[in-house]
Amino acid sequence: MKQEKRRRREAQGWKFGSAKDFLSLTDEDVEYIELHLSLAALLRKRRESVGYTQTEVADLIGSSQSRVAKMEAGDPSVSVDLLIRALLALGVNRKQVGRAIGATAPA
Amino acid sequence: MKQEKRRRREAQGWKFGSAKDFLSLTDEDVEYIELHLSLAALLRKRRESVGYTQTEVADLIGSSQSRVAKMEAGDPSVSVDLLIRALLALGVNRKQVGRAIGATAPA
DNA sequence: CATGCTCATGTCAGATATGACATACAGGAG
DNA sequence: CTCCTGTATGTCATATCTGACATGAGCATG
Repeated sequence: MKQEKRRRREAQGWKFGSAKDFLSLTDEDVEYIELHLSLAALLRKRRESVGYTQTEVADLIGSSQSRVAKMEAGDPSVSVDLLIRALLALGVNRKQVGRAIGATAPA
Repeated sequence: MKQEKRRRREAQGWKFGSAKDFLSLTDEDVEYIELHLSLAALLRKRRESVGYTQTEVADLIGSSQSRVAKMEAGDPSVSVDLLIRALLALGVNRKQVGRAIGATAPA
């Protein structure tokens, strides 16, 4: 059962636009990536709609501007945990987060 | 801006039943914890509904029985990332995950 | 009772994510 | 062109998470 782990590690460097099946990604991997990207998109949208800068959001959640930039960029080094915490800090509630997760990833 | 960080660390050891406001938790913290617990509950429900043991689920996702137990217990040492990956591996789709997140945490 | 199976809990070395920092790029204003 | 503000990208030490392991509890079956 070490196969699974290896596969997961290989999927690490995702960085193609709309995250469709392209490489040897399983359906779950694709689902996860799209979910991640949905949250990233929501974060940017929310931040812009309330007129904050990345630096302000960073201060708000005790992080740094560079990490907020990575969050919004859908960088794989950012966890879903962090994305969710950031969204909650921006006043988005569970219900809205849930909706974003359920929705199809943006182009 | 170190305050935020400290507060987050202090909240680490959550372990009370329904995670209502009890300690000095901010609304976001509570939202996050309930979200976490919702996913944990869904995982157990799903696993049981398909008749798997924790060990089987562990093998399926390349983890260990003990970690699966912690996942289902809502242990704070488990990330939301891992919970979501486990759910996806059990065939739950984004939409269902989203619904669980949006729903109010179980008792 | 002993054996076996499932789940719970604690621990720890190693893997991964994080904040911080440096730096670069883009666009606007002067 | 030169500031200035906002965002992007890379790196790194350290904080946190993870799988693995040990062990115990509960509960059957023989």
